[in-house]
Amino acid sequence: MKNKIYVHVADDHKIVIDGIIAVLNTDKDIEIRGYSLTGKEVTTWFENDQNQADVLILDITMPILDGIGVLKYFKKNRIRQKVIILSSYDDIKIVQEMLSLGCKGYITKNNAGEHIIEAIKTVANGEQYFSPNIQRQLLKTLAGQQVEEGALPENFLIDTLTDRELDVLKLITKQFNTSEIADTLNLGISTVDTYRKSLLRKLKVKNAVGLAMYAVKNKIV
Amino acid sequence: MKNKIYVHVADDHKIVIDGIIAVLNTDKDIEIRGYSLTGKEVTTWFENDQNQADVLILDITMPILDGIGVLKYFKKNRIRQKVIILSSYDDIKIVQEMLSLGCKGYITKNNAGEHIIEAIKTVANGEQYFSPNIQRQLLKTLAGQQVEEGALPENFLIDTLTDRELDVLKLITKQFNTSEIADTLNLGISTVDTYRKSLLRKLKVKNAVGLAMYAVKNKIV
DNA sequence: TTTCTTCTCCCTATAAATGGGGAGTCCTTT
DNA sequence: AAAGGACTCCCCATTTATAGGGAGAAGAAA
Repeated sequence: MKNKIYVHVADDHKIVIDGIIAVLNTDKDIEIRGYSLTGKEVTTWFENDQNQADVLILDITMPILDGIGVLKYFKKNRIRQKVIILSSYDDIKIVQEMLSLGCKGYITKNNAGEHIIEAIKTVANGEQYFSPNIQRQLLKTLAGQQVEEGALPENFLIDTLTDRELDVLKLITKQFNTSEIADTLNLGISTVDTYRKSLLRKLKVKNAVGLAMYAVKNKIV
Repeated sequence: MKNKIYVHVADDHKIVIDGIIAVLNTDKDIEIRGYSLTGKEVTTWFENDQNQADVLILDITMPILDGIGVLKYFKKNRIRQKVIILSSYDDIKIVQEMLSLGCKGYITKNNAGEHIIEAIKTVANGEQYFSPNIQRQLLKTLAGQQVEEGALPENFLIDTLTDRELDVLKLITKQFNTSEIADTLNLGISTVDTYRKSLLRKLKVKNAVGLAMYAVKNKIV
């Protein structure tokens, strides 16, 4: 029999945390060591109380510092604790983004109740875990590559947006036009145009509306 | 001492329901009589088991039939049970839309834990209840009208979109351009242009991106 | 009946976005 | 040293969206 698994939960909705804690309390191998309502709280917690948690359950959408920011922080500071993303979104692009940032598991809120305990035990054991529906999508995306279920590679990055492209994308969602964006970012209009074009190409959308919808779906705004 | 308040909870995320139930179980005056994961389940439940619940806690975002659909169903079938919207969104337009559809309370998921019991008791008592942050926004919007806190009027509708405008808006979010929309709806290009213009005017946005963002925020798509 | 809204279409005109290229600098990685 | 990525800007041209106005037909509401 192994030791208890210590867990930290982060979600901006306290009610969700309450739910998760209620579920996790039903398992004697798991112990909740704290929770956070913002990404900033998470990083602070892990700075001050290192090694008090083995697994972090992390929501993507949080104020101040979001899940992506937390993952980046973990990666940068080489924090070894396992992270499981708990998300409302089952967009494959998000999942891949999170994977590339080093998360070890990804479960959707739809079926968190059923799978969260299994997910925690799996990643605590050094393996990766994904909700069945996520797994299905990942496998579909990877069709052609030889991978077995449950052991997905981390080394497939999505066509990541550069910093500048992200800057432009964010301003587009604010209804800025090209010249306003150029002014705001102190760039030439041609430059902003270039970024618009590369955004359209990378995200495979038709127009600015497509960019905005992508940004919303992927919680960039 | 009054009787127990019977409550039904609807949210597409089971984990949220678990959280709400956990919170509500701490109050002896409240009893949960069931829950639903889709809007369709809600209407079915209220068809088969009338009067088994006094208050319905309703999430806006649900598959099959969303919260708006449920409210419309309630209104149409003159179902008298009180509805409290539990939402992630604090957009004032959504709140007003919900109010016009007859909901009696509106709380955000951010502070549901603190206010949900108070909200249930308030609406069960025949009054309206809003999260403090929502109340603040409503009052700001109503600035100029004479209303006291906690007793807000139901009779202020937003500048409603017509059916055709909604048709066009939905297609815009799908990245259709004007001529594609015209083809799809069997309209002339000029006509679609007219709707685009009125959408921009009514929703007070600058461009198609603004329309798309509005549609997303207000769960039109 | 008159008024109002909605739906439909038109005109003119400008502003903005999209599509296809090229190209130089800087910096990091190989 | 070479290669690649990111950042910056430019040319060309076409398509699309936005802005302002007008107007008739049908139906509902006052």
